[in-house]
Amino acid sequence: MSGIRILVVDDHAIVRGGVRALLELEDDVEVVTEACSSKECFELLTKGTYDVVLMDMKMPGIDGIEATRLIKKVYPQIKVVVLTNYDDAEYVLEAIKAGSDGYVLKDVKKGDLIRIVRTVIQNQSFIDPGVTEKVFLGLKEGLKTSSERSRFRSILSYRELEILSHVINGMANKEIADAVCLSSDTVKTHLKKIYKKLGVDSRSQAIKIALQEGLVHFSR
Amino acid sequence: MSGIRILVVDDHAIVRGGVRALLELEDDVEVVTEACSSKECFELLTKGTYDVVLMDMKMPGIDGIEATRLIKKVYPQIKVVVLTNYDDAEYVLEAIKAGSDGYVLKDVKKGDLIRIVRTVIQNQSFIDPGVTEKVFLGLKEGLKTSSERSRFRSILSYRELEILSHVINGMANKEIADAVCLSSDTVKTHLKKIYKKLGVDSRSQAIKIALQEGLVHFSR
DNA sequence: TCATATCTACCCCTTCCGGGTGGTATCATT
DNA sequence: AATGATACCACCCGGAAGGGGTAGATATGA
Repeated sequence: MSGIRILVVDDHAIVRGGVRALLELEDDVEVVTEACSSKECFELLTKGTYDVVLMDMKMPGIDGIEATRLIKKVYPQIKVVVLTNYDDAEYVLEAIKAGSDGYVLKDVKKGDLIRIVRTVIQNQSFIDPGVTEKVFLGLKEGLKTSSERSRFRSILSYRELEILSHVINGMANKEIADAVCLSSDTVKTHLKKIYKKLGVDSRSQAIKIALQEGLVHFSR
Repeated sequence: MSGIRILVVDDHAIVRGGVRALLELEDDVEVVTEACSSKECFELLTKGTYDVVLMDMKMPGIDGIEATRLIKKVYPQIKVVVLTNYDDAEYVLEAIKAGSDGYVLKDVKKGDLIRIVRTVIQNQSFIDPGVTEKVFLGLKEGLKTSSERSRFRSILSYRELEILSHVINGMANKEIADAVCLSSDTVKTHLKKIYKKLGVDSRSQAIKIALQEGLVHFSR
């Protein structure tokens, strides 16, 4: 049987390098590939096959939650482990609802990460012990708020999120068209769909919703 | 000699009520007026005279920092005490740079608040002991970041900030015009000036800068 | 007093945006 | 075979947005 194929998605090269270093030494790991954005992550997923995706949560453009949801939708067999700095219960809940198979803090101890990877491959889910209690607290109190807040999660397609992320960064339709290699008419078509889904009728209103709901984030 | 005239600015009625309750009992306090926004604060300042403004920091629309700056510009004699939940050093520094005369946490003990008010009236500044050490830490490390971040603070006028705050909330020029009782031509004139000052050439880019720099905030 | 800043309002003109409609292609599911 | 979702492209049209300039009113400070 072949080894584990892992894709590491994080906008910080240092993190990617650290994860790679931790994992590549293991005998049962066949390959560790790096992606610096959700966009690159999807490009790589279409090209190769992977068993596990280690996904950063906070990223410019399309964040890890939305990316996780899209991965589990398109490739349900791929295990997604969310990797984050924040032990905030609300994010854990979001990650779980997005379909992630694991959730670990970035200060994970050397050696633990590969064990977690092996765990999720066995179709078991894993949540970092450091955050489990917060999860239960959150489940008790905050489920309402978190389901209200994520009103608009999971309804935009990848293309739509991609375009929306350019919109919030101040790009005009023509610029977006060039950036994603489309005609500006197509960008407009996508935007109309986005506005409908978000229940707005202007760019600035869409920006407000997108940022408030955390659908996309500023690139620096 | 007449008593101290105080204006409390906070978007939460509970906070305003609490502050009022703390202060109105004092013999040397003549009047405590409440404002629920920076806008209302300025309206009241043009109508009456006040000695001290207790200013919340985090408010929708124009926040306490920008409001403080404008108050000290227009009415330098008025003492401004920034009232906040956050003991974050960067905010303290921003508040000081904006010209505030005091900075206290909202969990201020009963009786301390009036003492602080009396202190700043004596032309002495006051920073909450609970945050002073963070201030010094911040002064050592973070001065660069805070001066970089506030690149755009202090260059927009009150009217411009007011219009910008409507823009980020998704309003069209005509809607803004109606909201602030101007012609939409005048709104456009202000917007041109805003774009120039922020170094952008579109609404969405202005929104990005405004939010990243914290010039204005979403109203819920 | 002169300069500066702000606020207001209008002009012209061009581009961009958003709504509507309609079309093709792919893919997975039914 | 058919349906629905997604992605893509193109056209029209009207209105919004943005750039340029001008200009009067006020207030403030050098």
